[in-house]
Amino acid sequence: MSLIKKNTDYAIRVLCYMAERTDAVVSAAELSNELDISWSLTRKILQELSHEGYVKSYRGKGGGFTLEMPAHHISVLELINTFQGFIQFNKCRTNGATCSNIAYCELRNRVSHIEQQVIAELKPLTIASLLTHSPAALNQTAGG
Amino acid sequence: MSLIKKNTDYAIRVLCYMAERTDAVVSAAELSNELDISWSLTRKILQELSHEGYVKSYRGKGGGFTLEMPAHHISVLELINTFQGFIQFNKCRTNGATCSNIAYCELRNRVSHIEQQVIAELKPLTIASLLTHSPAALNQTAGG
DNA sequence: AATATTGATACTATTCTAGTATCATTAAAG
DNA sequence: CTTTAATGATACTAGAATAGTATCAATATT
Repeated sequence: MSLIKKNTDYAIRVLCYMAERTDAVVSAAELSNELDISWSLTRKILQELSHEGYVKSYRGKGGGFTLEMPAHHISVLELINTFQGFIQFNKCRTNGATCSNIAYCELRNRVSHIEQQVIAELKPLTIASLLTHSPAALNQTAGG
Repeated sequence: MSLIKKNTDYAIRVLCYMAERTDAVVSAAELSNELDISWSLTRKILQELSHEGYVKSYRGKGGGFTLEMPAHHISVLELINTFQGFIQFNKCRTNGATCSNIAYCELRNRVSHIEQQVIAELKPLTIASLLTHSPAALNQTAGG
């Protein structure tokens, strides 16, 4: 079980790459080559990023993508929500009815607590914070 | 994505039930009825619990299962490891080679940290600690 | 007109998770 | 010694989630 699934992972890598070339229009082909992700998949990821407003697209020859917002506004947690759904560690097995098994509900309490912790850890992460050369990244490392 | 998958969940419920009837030999049929888990599945879970040494089995008429160890020795984390594999939030996408993308490795550091936190939270949990009537459970609730 | 790009969409493949079924073996009860 | 209620071992099926591919249309540059 991976906390960050492949599609999210690809999206993050794509955005990191673009964040280091903010002035350039970057094509799917370039990203595919540089990041070793198949062209089809790169395109799929980019389309989703475009739909969700993370990147702006330019069609036609010489076209490609640019970031729609500064890298420190792109939240990793939101990317996770977009590409793999909300983090939901707890799935109630008793259809929301009062749990017949009190012990089991106790487990659910624990798991919910863990889930909140994980979300709290992910919350401060942005694309910018992942670029280790940036000041933001240094701050985050010290704090995390 | 659920932190605790169905099989693990069933195993925990089975063990909790048995923990409240430590003196009795409990059959798969009884567990299936009481916990609303199909008989086939209940049997499958019990066989795995038996293989892994959590329960002791008695064959033949009147047979069934008893706990092989006291409930406070049965670790929820170990059950997770048994039934769904180790918690491994990080799956390196670069085949273990030095990461070409430093930013991405930064992400892996963060995820690893989160993973450690989750494991630390799960570590103290035992079957006994889930039985809310027990003193152990009360302690855990206060501390968690 | 040719070419390199994205847009939209549908499809396939793979892996993980969940659940079922069958036959053999054992032990108790009558 | 037969019946019955149980587990042991094993193989199989089903469903859901994840991952990846392919195709045709539209667009902008050269």
